[in-house]
Amino acid sequence: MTATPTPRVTIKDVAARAGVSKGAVSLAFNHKPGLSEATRDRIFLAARELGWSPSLTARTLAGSRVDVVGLAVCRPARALGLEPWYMEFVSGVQSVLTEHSSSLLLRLVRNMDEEVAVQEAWWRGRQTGGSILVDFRADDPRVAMTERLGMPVVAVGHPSLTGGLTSVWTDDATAVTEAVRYLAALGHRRIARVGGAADLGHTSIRTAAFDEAAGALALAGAWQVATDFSGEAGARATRSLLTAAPADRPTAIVYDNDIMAVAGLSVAAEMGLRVPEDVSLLAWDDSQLCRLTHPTLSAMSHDVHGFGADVARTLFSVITGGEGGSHPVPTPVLTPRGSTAPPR
Amino acid sequence: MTATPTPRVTIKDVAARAGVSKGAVSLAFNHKPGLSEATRDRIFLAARELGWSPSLTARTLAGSRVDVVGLAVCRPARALGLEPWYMEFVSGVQSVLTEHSSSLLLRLVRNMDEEVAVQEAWWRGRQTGGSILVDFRADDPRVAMTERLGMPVVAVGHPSLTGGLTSVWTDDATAVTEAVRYLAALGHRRIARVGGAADLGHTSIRTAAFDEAAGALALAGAWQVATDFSGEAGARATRSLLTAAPADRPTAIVYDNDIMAVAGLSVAAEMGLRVPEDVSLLAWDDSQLCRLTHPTLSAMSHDVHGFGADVARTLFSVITGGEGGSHPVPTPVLTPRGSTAPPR
DNA sequence: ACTCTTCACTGAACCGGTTAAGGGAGTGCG
DNA sequence: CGCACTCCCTTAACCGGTTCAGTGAAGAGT
Repeated sequence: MTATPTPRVTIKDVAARAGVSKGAVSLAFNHKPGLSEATRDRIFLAARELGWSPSLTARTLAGSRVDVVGLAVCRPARALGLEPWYMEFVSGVQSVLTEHSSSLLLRLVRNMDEEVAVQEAWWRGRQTGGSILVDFRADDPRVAMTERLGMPVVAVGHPSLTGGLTSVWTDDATAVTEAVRYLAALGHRRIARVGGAADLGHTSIRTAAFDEAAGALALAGAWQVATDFSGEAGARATRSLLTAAPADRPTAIVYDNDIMAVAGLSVAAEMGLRVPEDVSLLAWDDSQLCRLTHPTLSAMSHDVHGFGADVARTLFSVITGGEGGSHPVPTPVLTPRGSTAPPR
Repeated sequence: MTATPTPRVTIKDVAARAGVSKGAVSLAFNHKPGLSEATRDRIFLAARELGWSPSLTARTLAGSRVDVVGLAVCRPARALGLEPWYMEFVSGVQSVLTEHSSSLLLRLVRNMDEEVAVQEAWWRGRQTGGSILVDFRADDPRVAMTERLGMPVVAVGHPSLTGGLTSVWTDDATAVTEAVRYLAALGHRRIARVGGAADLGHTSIRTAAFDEAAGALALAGAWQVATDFSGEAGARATRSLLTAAPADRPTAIVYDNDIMAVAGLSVAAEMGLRVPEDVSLLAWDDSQLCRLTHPTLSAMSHDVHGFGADVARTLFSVITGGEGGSHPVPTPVLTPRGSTAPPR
């Protein structure tokens, strides 16, 4: 990238116009004491007239804060776009960043090594003042990286995965248990779960919780399948679960996100099974999608937007040296809609 | 945001360790001529040993390029996340940015004034080296802003909306015409369109094209409704279109995005209408959603990922002073699936 | 033997801010 | 009148790179 054709106006120009030194302008714009009201006004007037605002780059270099928060998201090559969850999450993060007039540096990476490299480069290069880390897996290399760099971060994930990092998490185990109990209470004895990517930490947590809940309730059948979170994978998993003989197949299926649940719904339709009469479906991550299908999808819903906002707020507190403040967000609550009912 | 606890390693440290001057290190890391192979190697070795990588901030300040591309997206307050289209678009943009090892600065703004302010601050503050501008409307203030600032941008939108800016666009008019002709060819004489936000430029273009196509084909009925692109709005619009007496209601509906089409599909189901026997549905922006419903949704499909990549490539060419190179991307093509058929 | 190039590298200015130390004017006080 | 103390503001160093004129040594040309 090359130079700009624009004659840039700098602090020097403002200082000259206001008849003061660069330092004075700096003081004024940082609302620091040591300037008379009159001078301050003169400086702001000059700045306004010249259309000047301080260069964040120079400001950053000069050693003050960095008003950018980093977020790297792992996606396989040529991703088909992000899931609704991410969108809502990002939107929540942004709502808080905006209040602090800082921005989000977003990067899609292909694997963990790349993410580590990117985060390190961002931090080393003072591109970001901190990062939000998502999608933790077992023995996540980012824990060590963060500690080595001394970089302020907030980890989105259960403390068992995020080591000593400040983290904000959803109590997936409890939510899974609640989902299974709910279905069991409706009378389901054969329940399946179409899970997310097996290498993700929260998937393992949900898998373990599902097993435990199934055991505790002495279900007659409990299946779990791992996928990649895509609609296609969800459809495939559903198809294979439902092709068994009626007496052997699950009467209820829990999905790890809403895209897969939607896919499952259409697979059921395509196989001539009625929802919820023949099979109950329960989604996760309640986005607007769940309310658009027919029947509407029951879901474990949570305030993803609020989650993102909470994470961003926590990051700011970490950056400003506040108390770490790891904490869970409210556990997803079951929102029954049209896709769940007692088995026939 | 406050200081970092990390002892930062700078170019000076690397220079000292390699026994050369700062300038030499700079030359090496920018692959500029004037250094012997031996020295170059020594410098890289030293850098590797110290774990140093150049500070982008300092590099930017020193007047070379800025490796960040800005994208501000207008969303109403507390957005429910972005549409699939944006996700795919962003993902395509990223794929190209990654090759140039630059990043995306993403910001959700609430209105046009805020976007203008953000873009200006980014550019003035040398936060970005250029921007991608989306969602053009008539008399868009960003055209003037861009020219005033001399900022490199690529506008996503038809040249009639983007003034003299370098732009990349989809030929919406032709696509709409094709969609209407297709439905007419199936035998539909009463066609409706559930459009997007009325203030968006491409919505107007589609609206005009729809009117024209309807007129040219002398359709018996042609309706158009504006929405906000949300599933809820799509459902509402569909409901009101389909409540008319069978002889007076549309037999085919075109939607401006896929979320609304999915919503429309479930409204039809809820009203006891069969798709495509009673009503044909045609979506826009073919994301994976369209393949997940039952029946699958016919769509005007388009390589959104590739579109994003194209836009990013064009931006790089603008930034490096290449020929503007405004151009259209391939017109969306009709992908017939299960939701369209001749009327009963 | 002497000048001319070329090559490899250094030194210093500079980018646009921040910040600590310092200086001059005005006031209070002995 | 002299001294200390504020209050405002300036000066200059610094952040971590880039860039360019310039230097010194080796090799080429005559």
